[in-house]
Amino acid sequence: MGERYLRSIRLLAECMQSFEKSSAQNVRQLGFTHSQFDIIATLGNTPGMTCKDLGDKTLITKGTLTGVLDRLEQKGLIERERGCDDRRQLFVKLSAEGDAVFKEIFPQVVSKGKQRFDDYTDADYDSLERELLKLRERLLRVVD
Amino acid sequence: MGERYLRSIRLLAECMQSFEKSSAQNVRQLGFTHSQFDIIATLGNTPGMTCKDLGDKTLITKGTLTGVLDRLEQKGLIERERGCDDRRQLFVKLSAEGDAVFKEIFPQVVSKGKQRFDDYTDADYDSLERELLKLRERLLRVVD
DNA sequence: TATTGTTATACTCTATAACTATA
DNA sequence: TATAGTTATAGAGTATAACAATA
Repeated sequence: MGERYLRSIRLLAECMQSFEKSSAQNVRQLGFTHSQFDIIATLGNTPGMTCKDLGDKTLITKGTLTGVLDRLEQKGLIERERGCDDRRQLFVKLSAEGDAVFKEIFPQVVSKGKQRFDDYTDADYDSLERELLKLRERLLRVVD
Repeated sequence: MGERYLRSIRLLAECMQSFEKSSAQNVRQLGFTHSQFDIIATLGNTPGMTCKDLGDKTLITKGTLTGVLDRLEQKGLIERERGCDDRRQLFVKLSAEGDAVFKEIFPQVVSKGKQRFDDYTDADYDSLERELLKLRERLLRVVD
């Protein structure tokens, strides 16, 4: 045993964890939970999307999503409107205030993260992205 | 703008998310929450560790950790014993039953994951690990 | 019948702060 | 004073299932 892929996954998890550790602090200080920030970041720079798409992207299940969206709506950061073509769907998008928040806090979280890459060259990014794309292709394949 | 590192981080997140999506289902079916599995996986194949170390590794804060450990102890999967050298510390380790569970469920989650890497060669792993190690080094650097 | 989203429930996680005991 | 872990609290996320409206 001692599956080699486990080492890669563990490395992957450690990278992600380490990045999230600092960004989570950041997000918290700004008064958002991880899920809330996830929604705002996902909606940012988009015309909006249905709850279904939002749930698929963020891995938040529909029952939970309703609650998270409720809190964001209460804060006035998002808007929900019934779809035209399919009246079962809700179209969710950032409100003007939500967009302002996105434009303010997202760069903050981003610039904090950027410090860690200060010595990465284009070639470094190239090779990293190449490997991650290869990996993602495998991971996205449906197995079951 | 359009920070290049964001693309890498997004790729990283997508890989992690995709892996967790399937493993989370798995873990749930086996009757554990993500945090609980995280603890079991972290304690597996170790002689145990202090709450502090466990918290650092899993990113679970100490207040929360107590609750998670309580539930695992209730299920008889872990044991806590007061440290000898420093009597403030608690030493946490898998019980015999916990170890059995670890040895049973971990490979299940693992083998599910392995299917996705079936065409990875040693060279593929080499290059992936090289990039992830380089990345991890940057991410672990203390910035603030 | 199937799908989109809400509601309801029970449990778990989470941050935070005050606390106990050791150091 | 500082550190390791617990307790207490309020809020949020979670899975799950039943439900309404629409397709």
